[in-house]
Amino acid sequence: MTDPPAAVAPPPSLPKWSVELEAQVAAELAAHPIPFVGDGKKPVWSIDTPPPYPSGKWHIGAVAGYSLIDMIARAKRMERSDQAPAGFDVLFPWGVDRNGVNIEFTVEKKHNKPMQLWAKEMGPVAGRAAFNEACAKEISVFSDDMVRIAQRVGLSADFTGRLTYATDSPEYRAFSQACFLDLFAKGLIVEDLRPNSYDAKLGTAIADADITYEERKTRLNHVTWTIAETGEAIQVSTTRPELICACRAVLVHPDNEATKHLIGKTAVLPVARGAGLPAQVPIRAHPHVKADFGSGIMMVCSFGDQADVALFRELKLEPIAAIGLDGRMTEAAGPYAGLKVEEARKKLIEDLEAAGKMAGHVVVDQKFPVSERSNAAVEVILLKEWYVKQTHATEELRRIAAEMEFHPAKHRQLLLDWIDTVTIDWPISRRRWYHTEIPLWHIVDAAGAETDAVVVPPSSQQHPVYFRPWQTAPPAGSRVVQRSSRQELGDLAAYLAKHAGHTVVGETKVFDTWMDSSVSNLYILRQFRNTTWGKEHIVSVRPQGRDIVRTWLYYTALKTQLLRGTKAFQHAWITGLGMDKQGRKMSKSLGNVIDPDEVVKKVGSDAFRLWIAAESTVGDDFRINEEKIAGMGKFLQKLANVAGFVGRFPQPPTRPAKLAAADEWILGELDAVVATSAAAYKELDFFTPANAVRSFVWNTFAPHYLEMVKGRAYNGDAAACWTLHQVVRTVLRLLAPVAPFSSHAYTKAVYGEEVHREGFPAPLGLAADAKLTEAVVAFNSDVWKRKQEQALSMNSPIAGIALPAALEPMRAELVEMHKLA
RNA sequence: GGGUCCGUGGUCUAGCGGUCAUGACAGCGCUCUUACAAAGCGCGAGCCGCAGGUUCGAUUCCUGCCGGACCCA
Repeated sequence: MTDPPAAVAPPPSLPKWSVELEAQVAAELAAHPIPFVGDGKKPVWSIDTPPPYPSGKWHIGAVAGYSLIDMIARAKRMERSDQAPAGFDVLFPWGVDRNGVNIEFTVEKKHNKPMQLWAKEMGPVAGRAAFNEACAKEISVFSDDMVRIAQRVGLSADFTGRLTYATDSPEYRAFSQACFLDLFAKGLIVEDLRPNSYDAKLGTAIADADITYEERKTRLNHVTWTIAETGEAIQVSTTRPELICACRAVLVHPDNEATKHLIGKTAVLPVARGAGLPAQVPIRAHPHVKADFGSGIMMVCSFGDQADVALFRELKLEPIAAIGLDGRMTEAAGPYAGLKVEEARKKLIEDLEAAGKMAGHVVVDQKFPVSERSNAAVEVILLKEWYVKQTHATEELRRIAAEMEFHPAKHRQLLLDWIDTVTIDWPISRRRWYHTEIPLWHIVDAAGAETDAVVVPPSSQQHPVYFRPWQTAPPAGSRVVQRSSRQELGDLAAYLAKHAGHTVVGETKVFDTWMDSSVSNLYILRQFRNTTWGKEHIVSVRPQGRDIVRTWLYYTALKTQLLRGTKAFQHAWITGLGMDKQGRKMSKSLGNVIDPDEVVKKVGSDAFRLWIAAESTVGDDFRINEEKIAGMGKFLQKLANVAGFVGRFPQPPTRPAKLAAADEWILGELDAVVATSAAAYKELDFFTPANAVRSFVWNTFAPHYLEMVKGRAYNGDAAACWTLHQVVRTVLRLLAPVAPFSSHAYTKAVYGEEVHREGFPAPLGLAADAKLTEAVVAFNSDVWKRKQEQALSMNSPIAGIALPAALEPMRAELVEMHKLA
């Protein structure tokens, strides 16, 4: 740090730090954002800010997370290192994720009309357009409020410029579609009829990552079947009797003596099923069967769960679609066709009981899959969907996970664990509307049947174009491609001319929202791809919550690997979740939600930021405790008092030639704080500097040094005044990333500087003397204690205290401070 | 059932092989001492989840158990 500016008039003592004052400073800083320049003169540090999904009040834990992300931005701007001698040019975008079923639900509820009904009433195109318009309108209300809170808590992101985006904008959707088309061209997109997790309430396929598991009690039924060859009665145990109609085999364990004799025989179904389906199935041996689960005889149906899916594949069985898209039993269920799944189960149990085919049942605990978005039970059914191929990439992704630096390092395991569970391709199509459209059209033959040819529009990541195939025809220049073989079939116009009667129909499905958000890292850099630095740049840091490692982090790593062949980020910085005071998740139903607005109104955002920095461990869940947050406000008040007090002394323009022993002592301590803080900030660690600075100011500087040199300062001693200012100015800079408002206000008032445009201070080169510090603290405590014991006021003289030899050089200050006689 | 991570005073947190185990918040007592009573000074408070093991020595390493969070089956 250079010497303080000369001849700054001593400022009037600072006003008391208050939330109102902080709000003013916040507005002032928001009005003068620090821009991202992007000219390549400084190295770029880019942050892939999580685009929040606006829905009602912002979760206070998320607000805490964004505050921490802002600390990354501010610290990187101020960092001074060999790598960045003048600091980093920080690319800190602000995005909002606005696609998705969440807002669709809101609109459906508000208009009291499910999505499909819009199409029924207004026609498929007009209805869909009207619904989408309602969604866009509705979501804007929420997203504006988020910007307000974000700025109030000091986010120094770009809220208005070229780095701001919304995932439902034509620009973003076009880019997302272009990435899809790139993957399509590489043969990494497939459309196929496969077993999928299906949410009947939403009417759409969902991905593994959208599923959670819930505990419930369920009835394990022992159903009596007969052996065709011998007439023997056997018991098949199942929790899903309604799926008997979709059974293709009965399995027993090969080593189970009790059932060994059944292998190779044929089992007759206990109930009738749809026409054309055989009334009996083969009995086979398979090690998957648990001999002690129920009767040890298991039926394999399409599809009770993912294990059935694997068995169908392995045993090469032909699936039977038992459950339709409407969540009701299909014709395959014979007499039970048309019933809802639960109704069919109930009816079957009754019928089996009545027919004497229910040999008994037990109640067992079961974890069953539930759709995270709608809470509906997840069914596994056959669906024609689009997929991103991913099973071939797991090894490469593991390598990339090892390459990315994780903060904390332990959370790399979360990603590795998820990669290990990937066994099927990623289903990315959804049968919803307010999402990015899949940018393809199908060729339909003269008879109206879909052919194997798809229409691919012209677009690229460099020049993305937004397509709405449900609404518009493919543009000129579109090409026809054989879906299965990827063979080029030529220009669309020429193709249609050649195939009389063939027409084009737009794909109506849309992307899973993760398909959009998983290119955020590429999107925020897209406009810099032609610059020197932009060509090679990989996003510096992905900050995000621990809960979405398996989704956002994984999908982004996957997409970037598939599209670019590189890692997605240099650093993955993972935060925990904000829990309530008792460590429970915050939810409306528990009534333990804390409103971030209330906290900011009560204690201010600097206090909130100091608290999250100094009292939580990044990566671990943290409990939100308002008392503790308020406690941090005390330090800010302390800081105001210290800065205000020091601010009234003159600022010597240059470092005096001779410093007193006390001055050198505190400056040595300060140097240590500077060094620790700078090193920690570099590693995205805010806990260390927040605590180091706070402890230094509160426990060393203010009670000891400040008290010692008061007399000298009042007498205008240049060395004391210079040292006081050196400490305060340095401390304010070190705190700037964590407490941006107070550090700005005090720096401006006392030094006339813009702290957020300065660098971290360089050490003066004085060694810290821990022993000396200890001696000072011990001596002062001793004197204070004695005065207290002798019932003396602090400013009354005291006699008979010897000065330790180590403190001899500070005799004058200590004698005056304690009035030692 | 399996995996990952975690378990330090009432609460949060530092330490991660070796002096009486950090610091903060809360608590208690005293003090308006001329920057600060949203303050100052002082004081309590912990068998570092439990049980074994390795070691001269373990909060720190290993194993098991218990409890919590997350993931998977």
